[in-house]
Amino acid sequence: MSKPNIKEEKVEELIALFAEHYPEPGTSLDSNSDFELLIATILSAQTTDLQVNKVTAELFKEYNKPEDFAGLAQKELEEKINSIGLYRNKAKYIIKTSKMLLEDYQGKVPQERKELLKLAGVGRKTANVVLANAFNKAAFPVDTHVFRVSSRLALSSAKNPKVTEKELTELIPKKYWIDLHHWLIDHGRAICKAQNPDCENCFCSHLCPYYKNLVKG
DNA sequence: AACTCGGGGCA
DNA sequence: TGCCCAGAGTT
Repeated sequence: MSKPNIKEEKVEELIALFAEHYPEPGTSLDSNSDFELLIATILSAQTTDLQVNKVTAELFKEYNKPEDFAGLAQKELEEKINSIGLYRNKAKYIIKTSKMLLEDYQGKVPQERKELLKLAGVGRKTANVVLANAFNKAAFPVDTHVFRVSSRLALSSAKNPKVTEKELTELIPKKYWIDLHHWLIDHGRAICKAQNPDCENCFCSHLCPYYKNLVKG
């Protein structure tokens, strides 16, 4: 098992820097129930939370329980969510997951990772968003941005996102999970980009092993 | 491991 | 106007 190679006292320093540089909380998924959060998170794949919030809010004016979605024709649901990407797949996932909830989980969202992962359209990231945000469980959501940025900052030295997930869950104080998740995403898009990262304008480059290595050449 | 879905963001 | 993607399923 690989261990994070940042000292724990450095974590607080790093988080303080993020909090200072991103005074507004990161864009986050809105929801009024664990079921709504599950649906919003399924919708959020490869899509910004801002777009998803708009569609989800509109959707849940009309429907709000698994029963409401399980009976929908796929085409009908597609028309309501077609302003976001991958909407045909997502409509299919939402209807299937709603049916599964009714048939196998008494209409409730399961609180175990193993069960969540059985649902249609629910992978590692989506399961962790629901576990952490709706059920207060130990699960740090790791998407591509979180994985890249936390790797560069040496919050995790793992080569596999599954391991990064475990390491961040242990390393990051829980009260920062939600904010840090979105800070890392925002940072990954604006500054710490996959290609041509803008290290010159990065507020935490002085703490960044990736940058140090870059300067050394 | 590579491919597919897709509208929006951004150069 | 073209390139890339705030994932997950399928082959």
